[in-house]
Amino acid sequence: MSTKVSMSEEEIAFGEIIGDLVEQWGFNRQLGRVWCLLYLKSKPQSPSDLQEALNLSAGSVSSALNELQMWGVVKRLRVAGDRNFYFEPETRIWKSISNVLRAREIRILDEAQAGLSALIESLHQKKDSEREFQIKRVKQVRDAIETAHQLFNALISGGAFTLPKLNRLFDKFKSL
Amino acid sequence: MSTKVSMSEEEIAFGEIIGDLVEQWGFNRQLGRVWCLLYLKSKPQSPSDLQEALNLSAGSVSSALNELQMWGVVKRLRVAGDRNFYFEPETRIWKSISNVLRAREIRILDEAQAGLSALIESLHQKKDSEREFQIKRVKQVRDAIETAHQLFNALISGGAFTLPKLNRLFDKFKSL
DNA sequence: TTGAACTTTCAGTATTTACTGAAAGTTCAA
DNA sequence: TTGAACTTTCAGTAAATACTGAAAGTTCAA
Repeated sequence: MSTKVSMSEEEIAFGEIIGDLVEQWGFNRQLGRVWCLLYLKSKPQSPSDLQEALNLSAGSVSSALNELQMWGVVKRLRVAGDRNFYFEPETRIWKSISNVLRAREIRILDEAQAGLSALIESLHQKKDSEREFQIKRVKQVRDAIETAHQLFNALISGGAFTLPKLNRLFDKFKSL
Repeated sequence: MSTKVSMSEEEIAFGEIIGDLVEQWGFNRQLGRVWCLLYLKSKPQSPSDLQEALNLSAGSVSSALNELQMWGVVKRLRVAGDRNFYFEPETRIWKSISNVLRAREIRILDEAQAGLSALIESLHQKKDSEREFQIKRVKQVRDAIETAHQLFNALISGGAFTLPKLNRLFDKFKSL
């Protein structure tokens, strides 16, 4: 924590805007603020720099940095002959977003799909007229999730998919 | 609350799966469970039916139903000569999802975009070399959000967009 | 109108999530 | 190897969120 660091008006504003955004998406707000400051600085920052600038406890900074690393949106690096750790952002925005989609959305959708398939299986065992109806309904949901899954995959693989494929995907969406 | 209603194994499982899913997305878990039961029943259900089946308080059911109506994924209806209210789901899954995207994602992205544009404006006023750098970075984020915004709009409008448009969108994503 | 049967509201409580700061752990120069 | 300067961990606390249930509000048949 070298010297007194204070954030500019714009650095604060950026953190608030992105903090709001990520909070709505179910992430902790401080994750957004920490990422923002790293992203606006041309030099890597140490945890104590961040702690001071953002007015957070050491613990909060540490856990925010941990989680950001987990999502693959910041990297830790060392400078020879310097006791501190430093952090820098992944500056390719699309790379950052696809890292998060890959780590988070795909897992969420995978789990739901697996659960729904097992459920459909179970309904098939004990077929009666009410369950016949329920099978149709659950299948609709599974189809929607599968389609979303494919869209995410298309986004993530970023390029390795064709227009007809995409078109079919959107048609499917519309039909659900 | 007519008679004793209890949920089948599968009805419970469906609620848990979708409850998990929506929770990850920042919604209340009970929202998912309530929607699930409505969706699996061939007849509309009253709040007291739901309260009993899902083992929730009257208050929780009422507020879940309020929120589900707000997102446009369930509808309240009345039956002539019946004191109860009844709720039925929007069964077109894609309609439900696009309702939520429209109500939620678009608003979130709009707000962020407006904030970032104002911020860029403000950085332009006080141009110096550090701010020059920051303008570039903030613009990258604004572009990413704008692209996401267009993708959501394309999804929501469901059909009123062309392949070349989509293609450009994906190219943009990849370039960020 | 009235009252029985439901639904909604909301103040209080419980649960979950986020945050702090001191102690333990690292790291580098000397 | 030691100690100064940092980072991480984690137990305790604060804050936010979800839930309950009783009171107030609706609704319909009689």
